[in-house]
Amino acid sequence: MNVRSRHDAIVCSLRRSGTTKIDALALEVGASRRTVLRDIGALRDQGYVIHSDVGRGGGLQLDPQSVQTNARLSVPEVFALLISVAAMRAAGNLPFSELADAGLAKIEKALPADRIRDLRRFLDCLHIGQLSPLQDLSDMGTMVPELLPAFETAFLGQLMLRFDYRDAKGRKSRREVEPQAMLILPPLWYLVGWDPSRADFRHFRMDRISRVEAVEGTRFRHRHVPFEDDVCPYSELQARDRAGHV
Amino acid sequence: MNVRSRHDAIVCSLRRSGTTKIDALALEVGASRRTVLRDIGALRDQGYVIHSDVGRGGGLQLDPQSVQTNARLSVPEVFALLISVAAMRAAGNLPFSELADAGLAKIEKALPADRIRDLRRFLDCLHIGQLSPLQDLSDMGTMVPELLPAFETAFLGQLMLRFDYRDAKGRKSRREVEPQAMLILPPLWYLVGWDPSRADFRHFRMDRISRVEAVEGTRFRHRHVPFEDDVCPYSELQARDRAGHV
DNA sequence: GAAAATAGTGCCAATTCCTGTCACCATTTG
DNA sequence: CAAATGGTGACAGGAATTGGCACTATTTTC
Repeated sequence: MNVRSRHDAIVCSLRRSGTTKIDALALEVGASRRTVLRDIGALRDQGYVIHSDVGRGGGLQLDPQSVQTNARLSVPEVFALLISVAAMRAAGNLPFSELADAGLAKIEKALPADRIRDLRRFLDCLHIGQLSPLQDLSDMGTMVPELLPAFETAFLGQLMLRFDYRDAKGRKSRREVEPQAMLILPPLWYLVGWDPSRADFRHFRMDRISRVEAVEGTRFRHRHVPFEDDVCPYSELQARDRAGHV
Repeated sequence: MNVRSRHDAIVCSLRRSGTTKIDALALEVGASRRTVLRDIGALRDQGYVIHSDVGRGGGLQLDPQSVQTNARLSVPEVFALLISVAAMRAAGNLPFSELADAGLAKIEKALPADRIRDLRRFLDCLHIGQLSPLQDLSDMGTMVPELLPAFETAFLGQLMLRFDYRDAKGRKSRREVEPQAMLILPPLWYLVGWDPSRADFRHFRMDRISRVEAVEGTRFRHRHVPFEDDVCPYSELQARDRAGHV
């Protein structure tokens, strides 16, 4: 019996039976009384709340609120969760968002330090707007998760993004732009890019982007993002989108 | 140097430099070549994708996509994340929500089985509506995370909920109701409860609830929740809320 | 008040597991 | 072929975990 699996077995047993005695636990997991006591201490250090009553009829009791999960997430998954919670908070202060934040903070802390810096830089390129009134979404496509790695690479390495774009009128074209920012106007997302061939900024709706890739060896400088929360109102972009100009 | 911190150091070093040789790694982390090889094996078992090229100019390469985080979350935190992502998806199909779901699925799987069942039952009591047009939120209060444990206990154990309520006109009262459902109409949340003393269903805005507790030993039967997504439109509730009748 | 039951701690020997060394193999590059 | 590199197996020594014991503190029962 491994240390890890023994800890799991102890937590499991404590969860099943309301109150358990140390000797019973020792018998169950096949370890000595002393070892089980050490394990209990380790579990408490890990944050499990285990009450103990001494004397006859005493024993150990696990506070079910303190049961914890140990999930292993990939970086894109963490990032998706971060975006979700951030977007939700922008939609208004939902209940329990503090709790969700606390959870995310823990997840972030578990990442390598340099990865956290990357994430924050990427998040800095993200502008999240207010809830938009419902609009016609009949032609809204789907966004594929495969976008994320390419976007992350391009934003962090300041590389050109190359992708297929289908505009409001259904015309297809292959674009190559310098990614400057991402805008979230639930339920729509936009990429703000500087198009060198047109020498202008362009907005692209994410659901119309496909076959995206970061182009190696095309380092560029970040320009001033033509988008300030309080200067350029989101409503303008939305109006242009509705008019088919995005 | 601990096993754990050595693993971290190796992952970090592999992330920094594109391709690294085992002997260089051994020198860097202050362990022997054999130990580093064992560590690499362990990391691969943990899911890290580490490519290796033998021969001159070879070395190790870490697939950045495979970097993982190992966060330890409490059950309320998991629940808050679940609610966040569910609410966000109801707000429209945001990008990367599939990724967020995948992450949450992993987190859920890491919970004890009976805890998952509880979570699902609790989520079943949750009705998530469409985005509501912006409305006047000047009087919107804040919701405290301390609500969640009491709510969970009450919903799962079918216990009465007792709390202070401040209605639209600012009148305070202490209520005791059978919790039937929760409604999310971003950014507002409502509790649907059966009030025995009034023999009727009542809606309570979450941000007006305080000092909440689940009352022990008051088991009740779930009644038919007077709320069907397609029958009773959310707009009706919103209209009543605006008129100060909630 | 005494006895029994229970959690908890300190100490030390025994055991188990981790680490380093070495020999060796397989593959690629020049 | 030789050099450079990742990878595996065996084994001795060292580090960490475990078990046993004596002991303390508290609560319940008689």
